[in-house]
Amino acid sequence: MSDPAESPAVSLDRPVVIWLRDDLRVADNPALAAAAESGRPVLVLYVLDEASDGIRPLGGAARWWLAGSLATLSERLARLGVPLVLRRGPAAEVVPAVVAEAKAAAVFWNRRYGGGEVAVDRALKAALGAADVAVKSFQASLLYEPWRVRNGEDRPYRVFSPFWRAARATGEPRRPLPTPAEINGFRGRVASDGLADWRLTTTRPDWAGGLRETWEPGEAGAEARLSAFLDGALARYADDRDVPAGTTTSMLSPYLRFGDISPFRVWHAAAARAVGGGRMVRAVEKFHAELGWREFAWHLLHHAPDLARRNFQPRFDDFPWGTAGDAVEAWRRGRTGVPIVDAGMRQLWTTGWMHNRVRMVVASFLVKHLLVDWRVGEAWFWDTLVDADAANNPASWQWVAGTGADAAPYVRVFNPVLQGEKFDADGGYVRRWVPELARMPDAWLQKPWEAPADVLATAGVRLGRDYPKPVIALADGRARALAAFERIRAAA
DNA sequence: TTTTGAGTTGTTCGA
DNA sequence: GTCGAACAACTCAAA
Repeated sequence: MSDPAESPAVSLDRPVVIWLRDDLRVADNPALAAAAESGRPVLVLYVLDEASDGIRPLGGAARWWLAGSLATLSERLARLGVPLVLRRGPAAEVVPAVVAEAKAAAVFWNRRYGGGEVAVDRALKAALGAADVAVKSFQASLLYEPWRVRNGEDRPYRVFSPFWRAARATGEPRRPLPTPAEINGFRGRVASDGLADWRLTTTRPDWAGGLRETWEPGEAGAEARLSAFLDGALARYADDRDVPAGTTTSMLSPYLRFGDISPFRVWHAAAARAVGGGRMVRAVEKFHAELGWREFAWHLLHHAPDLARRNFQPRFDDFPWGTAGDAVEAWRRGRTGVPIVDAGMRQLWTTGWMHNRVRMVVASFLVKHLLVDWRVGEAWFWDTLVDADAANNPASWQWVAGTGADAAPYVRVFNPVLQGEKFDADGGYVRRWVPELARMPDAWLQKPWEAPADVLATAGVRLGRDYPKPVIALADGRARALAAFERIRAAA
């Protein structure tokens, strides 16, 4: 790794800075592995950048995750004898400052793909290069680089299935790298903030109790979750992943979001289980495809950097969406009167996470039935999800809204009653998160407003008092959404 | 180059 | 209650 043109005596003394971002791990970390191999003293830097243009400040739940992830990373690095330096400010200032303080010869990082992040990294690479600091970047966060997957017309894909076929055709993702057994840790002095000084978690209202019960951020937590998934739900994944009650999904999303675990590690760990009968092969294929959706979102963001702000399909720019109102607040709080929607929104508020199937249902309800701008919902998810990232959150919202990358027509409106009856057939999910409906019989659980008076009375439910009446009649909401789309289409 | 048909994380309707 | 067809509008790749 060392440059033969340099004098070894000089170069090997000078440290290399590993600038970690969304790759908060020691395992399968190409930048760190390359630094370890170089023999130089290694210093790891994390910058809390809330000041650079085009970089979105983290939401509340994500800040909580980051705090946990950094704490465990710091311990893990300490055991390897490598210091973790925490600094706050715009990366364009902070990174060169740390390089100067450490008298570093090089900066290594793993690539980012968001518009603002790419611009920051590119400018830094130029500035550091001009100051004779070597910069090397690596592929770590995506299985497939966005510029390598293009369609027959040399354009990025706009539909998942052909995208994924083409991505897979470029080859198998590389194997994860071994964790460096030994690293020459930097022993000099460089100033660091204390993690607690950043106040990533709030204690005044301590809203993180449900998060602490649900999650263990960091590499060890990620490996535990991965093993549990591979040994458990994976076998039933192809059939049961849409069932929101119980644990049928991997719940690896926040770990992948912050890079507590590498997608290459997850990919190959799952692939190793694709043995024996066709069922496991099918399950692994399905799970790999879900990793593929994550890739697809990042590729979309890479080609459309304003994905969180602008409709991917500009023809929706004049769509008559609302942005506020009592119904929006009811949606946020899980008080819409539609059980599957409320269950999802309460799971989100409590645990920082929501089952994928239910995300589609609550998003469709907000955007279609309530005719609210998808950006309103996207912003709420950004603040409350532990796994929200700059690509998947807006891409998924746009997908549901019909404004995004999808071949399906806008008029696909999820029916929350049908979705509830289909995927939460035994009502386990609704009863868990909407306990005031726990005694409702299955036949009416997903649509209490249609239940006969005696059924409600027996279940102890007074609509409008114990549980809200629906904020909108579903048929009316659907009709209004279709009519609004019809106007757009006529205008185009 | 143009055309065609498969595909699309869905819903409703009617037999 | 279940099932197939109709609905819808767009992308993409094969013909």
